[in-house]
Amino acid sequence: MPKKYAAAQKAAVRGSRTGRPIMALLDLLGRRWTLRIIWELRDDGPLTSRALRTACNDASPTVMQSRLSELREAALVELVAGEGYSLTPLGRELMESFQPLNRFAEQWSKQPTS
Amino acid sequence: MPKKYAAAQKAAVRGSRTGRPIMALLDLLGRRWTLRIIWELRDDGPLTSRALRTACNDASPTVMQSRLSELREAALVELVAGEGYSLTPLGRELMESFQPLNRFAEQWSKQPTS
DNA sequence: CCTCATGCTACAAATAACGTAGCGGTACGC
DNA sequence: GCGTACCGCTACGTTATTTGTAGCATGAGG
Repeated sequence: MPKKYAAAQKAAVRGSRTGRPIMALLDLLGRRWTLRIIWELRDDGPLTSRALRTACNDASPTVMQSRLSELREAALVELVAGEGYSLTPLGRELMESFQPLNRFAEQWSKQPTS
Repeated sequence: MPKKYAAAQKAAVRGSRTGRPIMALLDLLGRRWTLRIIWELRDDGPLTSRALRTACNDASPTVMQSRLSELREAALVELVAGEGYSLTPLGRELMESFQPLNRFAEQWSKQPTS
């Protein structure tokens, strides 16, 4: 049985096997808590891993550490000794890309529910 | 055992229990294949569910249908009879919010791999 | 030494995603 | 009618991921 998912999701996050980096990015960001983590780090300065867990609905430390490792690997998040986790300059640029999302969420929530 | 995750991820996608619609949106978009689906529908006109599955690395029909249902519920995607799935005007606005992401992915992929 | 907080890990149980197969429905050509 | 071939969608058993709880080693400050 081919492990398509495992191969696509676990390996080559940064890889552009398809030649389209956006796929790798979408892959990374599509994992649970990833978007939320980046969002929580948006402007609240460095957060300790535990504070981050609390901010993310008390997500389990297992996934949290997985995501943080992946995000560090991706150079979007860094752990500043004695400070906590924070976005790297690159991660902050990603946040900028998300800026329109907040505005969209507002108008989206006001939409009639189907 | 409290089902924090199930309660947070499954129910109230549109709900603003926290008063922050962005959380509901991040929740929805943080599920597997969701970002990818929206991306694949970006400009390729309507896609049949099977074509969409093919475009998404042959994701299993089970999750695909789940995601499509959620996205339809969220009024981001619609099924046009005889045509296929496509983004709603609202979904297209979301795509616009993602526009900077593509540019970011390009520069991100060129980053030194830690 | 004791307490507290940090980053991080172990492990079993619960949940979600997977792959395969197949359903009912609607066209087609024959 | 009958056979094919699509469509959207579902069942079901297997696999992978997430969850919740507990705990580790380390360091700071009493």
